[in-house]
Amino acid sequence: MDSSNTISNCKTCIYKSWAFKNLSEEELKLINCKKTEKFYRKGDIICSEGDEIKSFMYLQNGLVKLFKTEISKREHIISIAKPKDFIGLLSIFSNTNHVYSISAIEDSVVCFVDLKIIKNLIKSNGIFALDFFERISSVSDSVIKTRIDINTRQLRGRIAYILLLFSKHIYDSEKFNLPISRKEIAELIDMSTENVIRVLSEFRKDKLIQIEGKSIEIIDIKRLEKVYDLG
Amino acid sequence: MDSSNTISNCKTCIYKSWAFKNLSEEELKLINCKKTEKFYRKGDIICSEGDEIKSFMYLQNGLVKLFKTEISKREHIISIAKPKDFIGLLSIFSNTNHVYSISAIEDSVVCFVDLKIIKNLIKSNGIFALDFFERISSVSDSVIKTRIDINTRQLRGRIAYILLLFSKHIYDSEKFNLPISRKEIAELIDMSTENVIRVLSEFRKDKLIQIEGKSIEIIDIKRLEKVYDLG
DNA sequence: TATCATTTATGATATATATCATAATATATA
DNA sequence: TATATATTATGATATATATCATAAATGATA
Repeated sequence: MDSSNTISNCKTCIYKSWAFKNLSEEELKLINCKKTEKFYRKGDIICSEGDEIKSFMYLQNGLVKLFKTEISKREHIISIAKPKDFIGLLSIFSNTNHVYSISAIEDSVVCFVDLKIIKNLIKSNGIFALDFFERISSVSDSVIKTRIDINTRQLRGRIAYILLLFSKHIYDSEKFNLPISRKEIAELIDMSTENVIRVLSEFRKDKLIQIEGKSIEIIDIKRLEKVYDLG
Repeated sequence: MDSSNTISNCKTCIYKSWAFKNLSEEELKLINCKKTEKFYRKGDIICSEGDEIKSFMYLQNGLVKLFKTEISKREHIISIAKPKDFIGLLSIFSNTNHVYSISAIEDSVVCFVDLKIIKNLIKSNGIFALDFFERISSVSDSVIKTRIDINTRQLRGRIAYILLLFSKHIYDSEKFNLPISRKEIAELIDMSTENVIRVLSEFRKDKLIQIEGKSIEIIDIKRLEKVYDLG
């Protein structure tokens, strides 16, 4: 946790979610006054299981993971949030404390808006309420969909899934640097670290991808998609 | 799909969710005019994947399952909804069509409220918007929590989980009739039907439960909870 | 730079789980 | 009621996956 200063203006913020599109200038000003932007270095903890929920958190830049620490000390990653995603699921409406922890997997900027203000806006601006829930619902639904996609597949299908996720939904490129370790991939898709490494090697030998450390290039996306489809 | 008639009044409805507590008499009347109650027999389909989303669905009575049919024709159960639950996840705010199918696993009464009315109420009544999202968020969060609970456990832990779920959260009794077949349990907790049967037999031999067809009695809940905890 | 810890890598083995086979019940249907 | 069909049940076997062992490569730290 490094700096902590208000650098941008909500009204003109280029990272602004379309969920805020129907807010008036005054309403945006209200958010702007009470928001905090924080920069986190890769690895920094943003919030921990059990912490009181005070803010609505919005990822401006970077990449963060939502995770839970099991009794066995093993971590389990629930989801990865990308820029413009709300982070922390819907718990903010049904819980007083965080159920999961959040940390940065890349240098990130998180925007914290006092939860009371968001709740007041929901009360006073019905159009915003709908826009906001449309957006937050789709994030939550996609977490559920992802969990099912992963559980109903076996190892090769899961690795294909995660590679396609990074390529299509996060980096929008067939060449990218894996932001997480093989161990974290394992924690995200419920398999052992060794098998993550093994399957990645298989994909390399099968000429589906090229690997060099964290650098991945998908060289046969059609076949990789087939691996994903077949499970 | 059998009868379809308006039998109760929202204002006095004993099945009313507390999410509706802050609605005025007029608002409840509005819902009452536009709602439909439908009775479904065990096994009946309530809605199918791909159907247009027109209503907000609320389970008055009975038990329903939310499921997806895989390409392999195998079904995968996402969640089971109990009375007073909203059914259909949050998709209603972020999708135009149902992503999953819903069917009755016990004789059920579902209350359909025109989605436009709910959306209008969210726009016009901020207190309702918050109550409503608080409730719907907790349903959605618990689906995510359940999926994680299941995936991070192995077979015995999963069966323990499902038995405790029925006992504690659905029937509130240590003796109950399983509303679903062993095959459906398998589809709910991602394991093979044979192994569901096998583990249930093991639990019987280990004197954790008594089984007679669909009738289950938990006779050593402490040890069953331990099996769940150990995964 | 040297030392230590972590990550990546691969093979061998153990374990968990699915699949196949078969049979007894139970349930639905003509 | 008789017949077909689905469900429950168990054992044997195959398969997927985790675990263990070891080593090289990489990164962190004193």
